[in-house]
Amino acid sequence: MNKELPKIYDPKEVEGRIYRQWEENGCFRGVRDPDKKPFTIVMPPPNVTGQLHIGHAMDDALQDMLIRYKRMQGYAALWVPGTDHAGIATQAKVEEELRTKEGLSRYDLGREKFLERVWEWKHRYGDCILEQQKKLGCSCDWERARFTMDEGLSKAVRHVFVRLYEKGLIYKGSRIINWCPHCVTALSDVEVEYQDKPGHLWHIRYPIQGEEDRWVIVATTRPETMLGDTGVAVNPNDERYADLVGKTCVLPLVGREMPIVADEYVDVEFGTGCVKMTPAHDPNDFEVGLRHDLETIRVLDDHGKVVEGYGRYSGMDRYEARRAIVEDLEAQGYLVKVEAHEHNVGTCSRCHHDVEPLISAQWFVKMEPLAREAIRVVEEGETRFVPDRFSKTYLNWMENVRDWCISRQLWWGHQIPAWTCGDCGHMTVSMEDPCQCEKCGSKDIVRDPDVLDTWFSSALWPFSILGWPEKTEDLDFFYPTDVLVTGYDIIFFWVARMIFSACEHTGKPPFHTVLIHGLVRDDKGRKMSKSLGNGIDPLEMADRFGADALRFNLITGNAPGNDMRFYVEKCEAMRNFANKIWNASRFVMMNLTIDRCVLPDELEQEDRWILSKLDRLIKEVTENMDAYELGVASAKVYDFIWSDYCDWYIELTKARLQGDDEAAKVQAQQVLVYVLTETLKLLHPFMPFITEEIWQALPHAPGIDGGYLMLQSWPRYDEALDFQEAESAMESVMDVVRTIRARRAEMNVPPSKKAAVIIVASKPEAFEAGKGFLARLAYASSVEVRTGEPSDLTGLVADITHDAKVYMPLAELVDLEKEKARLTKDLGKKQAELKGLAGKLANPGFLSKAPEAVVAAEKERAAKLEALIAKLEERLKEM
RNA sequence: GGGAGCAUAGCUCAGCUGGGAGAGCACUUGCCUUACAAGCAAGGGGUCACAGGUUCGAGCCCUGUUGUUCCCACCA
Repeated sequence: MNKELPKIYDPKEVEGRIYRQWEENGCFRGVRDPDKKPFTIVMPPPNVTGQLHIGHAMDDALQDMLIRYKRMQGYAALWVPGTDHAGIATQAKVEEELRTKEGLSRYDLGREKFLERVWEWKHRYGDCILEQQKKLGCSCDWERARFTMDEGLSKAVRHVFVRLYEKGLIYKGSRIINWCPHCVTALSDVEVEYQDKPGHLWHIRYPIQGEEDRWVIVATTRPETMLGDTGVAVNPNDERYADLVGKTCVLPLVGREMPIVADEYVDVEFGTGCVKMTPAHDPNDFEVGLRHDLETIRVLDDHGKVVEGYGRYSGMDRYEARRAIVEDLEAQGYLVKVEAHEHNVGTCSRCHHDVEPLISAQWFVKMEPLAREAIRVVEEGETRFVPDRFSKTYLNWMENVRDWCISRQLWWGHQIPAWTCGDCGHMTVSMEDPCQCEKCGSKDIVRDPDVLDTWFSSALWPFSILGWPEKTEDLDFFYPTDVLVTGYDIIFFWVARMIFSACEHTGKPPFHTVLIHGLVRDDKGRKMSKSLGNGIDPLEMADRFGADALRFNLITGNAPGNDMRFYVEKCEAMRNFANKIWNASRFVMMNLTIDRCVLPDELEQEDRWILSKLDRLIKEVTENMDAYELGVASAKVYDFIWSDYCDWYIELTKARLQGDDEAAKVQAQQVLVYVLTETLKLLHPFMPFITEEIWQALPHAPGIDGGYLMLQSWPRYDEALDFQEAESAMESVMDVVRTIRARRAEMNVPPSKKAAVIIVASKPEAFEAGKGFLARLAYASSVEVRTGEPSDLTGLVADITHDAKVYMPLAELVDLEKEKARLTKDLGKKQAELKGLAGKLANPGFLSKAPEAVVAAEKERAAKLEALIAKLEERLKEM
């Protein structure tokens, strides 16, 4: 039975092999087992063309930990993976490749050919990220993997579109939208990132029609938009301009006559109090324009260039036009002054070029009716954010949500199922591709070329991947899902939209919990980005330190929802932890003669101690896992393994294992294996590979032959293994051991120099029980436990613990002065501590109001301190 | 302008419902003690940002201040 394992754990050798075992044996499969409760997670679908980055790795690690935990707890666990077609991102990548390799644009190929290229790309790279996730140990049901443009999901998208259109919740209209001239498409509000940028405020003179030497001065940050000005607005209460309202001014350079209107929108304090109105290129101006019936004149085309009809400006891009217009204004005396002015500029979240607000015919989802239910389910706790503060973020957004612009002028994506009739102009929207206008029957119908926002399909993800709108068994069993794990950066993009979509289409919120995590940053706290080149490749980390170490690193030691910094050194530390477990297991196996994992009938004090510790660990870790405190849970398992099990318990068993008593050997082995086995289960969700590898090599409980750790039952708290008395007894003994070690270290006594130890204690039982291992742990040549002081103290040095006094014959090594100083310092500390405590215990308020258990504990502490102080004083006096 | 987070050991961060300040890394000292030097043992290091308040008791709850980060918002 003895097995020899290599001294150093080699994750590379283990991980691939273990993963294959799991996969080949169907361990990941989500099975609709009617005897089990379902537990479902849907994976946030990464971009098909994407590479797994460290943020994904954290997201995936969290999900895998939850799903593994629930699977072990006996749930019918299902984790559905998949990928997102990521409209703009993917299209841009393929266009880029086309341009650099063949010098072609998508227009050169045409829509159909271009889409073929994108599909080719998808097939080439689409599974890459899934393979990378496997390297991390993700226990997804790969057979259920979906893609947002799969047939079934496309059907769901179309179904939703048609349904919302029929309910009047999707409409097409001309509105001011955010337009990216670089991507040449409309964007939704959330795809615009605002940045403060230094700019200028140009003050421009607009002459008043029919009055010599009279003008208004408007201030603008974007002079090029003046070409589209159709009015000037002032505040109705602004006396400076009261007489101008209703008059007309003339637009310089263009000569357009425009009304001067009064509108509350204008801030009297800002600038000159006069605002030029460009309804076609500014959302506020658009609103004002609607109120005063101003013309909307678009002056920038889809590429951000000035349209025809504006002389030398036509064809210039917006920045060029700005320069030219400012030049001309100045030359013609219209420019009054220029001030430096920092302002907030919207940029495209994809390409970071400045977004151009412009009026355009687009498709929108009417949000207000949908938001109502989405607000209710969160307010009433049907869907809960963890940490809770994110529900505020969500609600705040949802309560102020504006209609969602869903059309994109791209080719890659779900094309909008709307056909316009060339004869009667009617719009036909339907599930099946129509061959004629549903109103007039004309065959002259043209499909809307636009596609839907990528997030339109991701919004349906939790139910579309389970087969919706078909009534599938999966949907029936696994939906609604349970937990959604994602970063706070896509609460608006995705989480919010999933919630209202699910409420609307399935009548239920898509999940009861949203577990939000933060961003992984670099070691200087910066966001990782391609341009900075500070990205950490999770696969390289997994390769160097093992996937287990990487996973552990990503979730330990940071609070939910907080950003974390990634330190390679921490990965190393976690790798060391894996190695520690490996070696502890190696030790256990080297000493193994048993072939079953069962607890012995008789337990020693140290056995009861470790079992009791384990018992509490099980209880606490389970509670932490249920509260989604994975970082706390993992840290507790780490501490238990390293400190309790390795540093103490293994050392404690050596006396038995290396002694001559066969029964004692077996007894120690049994407890070692039992505790290790249970601990491996607790650790498994965090470090699946190494725990599986070790577990398979260990003897198992009766009735378990073969199988996989990942399918074993999660440990349960067992009252029968809760040994409080053993814990405090061992604490006394450990206290003595620590004291002896400290004393020896201080006097530079090498471990090879053993000393006869005498322990004086009023309650000697714990020490008697520990005699077997005390010698080894405290470098003692012999251990004598007694209740009274030894008669001859010559040559002995004494040390004091709470429950004992320890003598060792090392007096010749003692520096009496140093010793006195140390004891005095120690005494001072203890006295101060006792003083504080005594004050507390003398406080009637404390005694009457604090819980009994707390008072009792404090009293006991005080008693112990008193005893310790007495012993210290006595010892000082002796010297 | 609104909202949120953070401020704890040299560094990075934990600290669950208020009850004796923790981890990792770094540092000092001694150990190759037959599981592990990717290790063991011992040790140094903190007025828990500041000021009030609630409480028998505050790192934790409340108010304010300072610093810092982020999100949202149509001031030209």
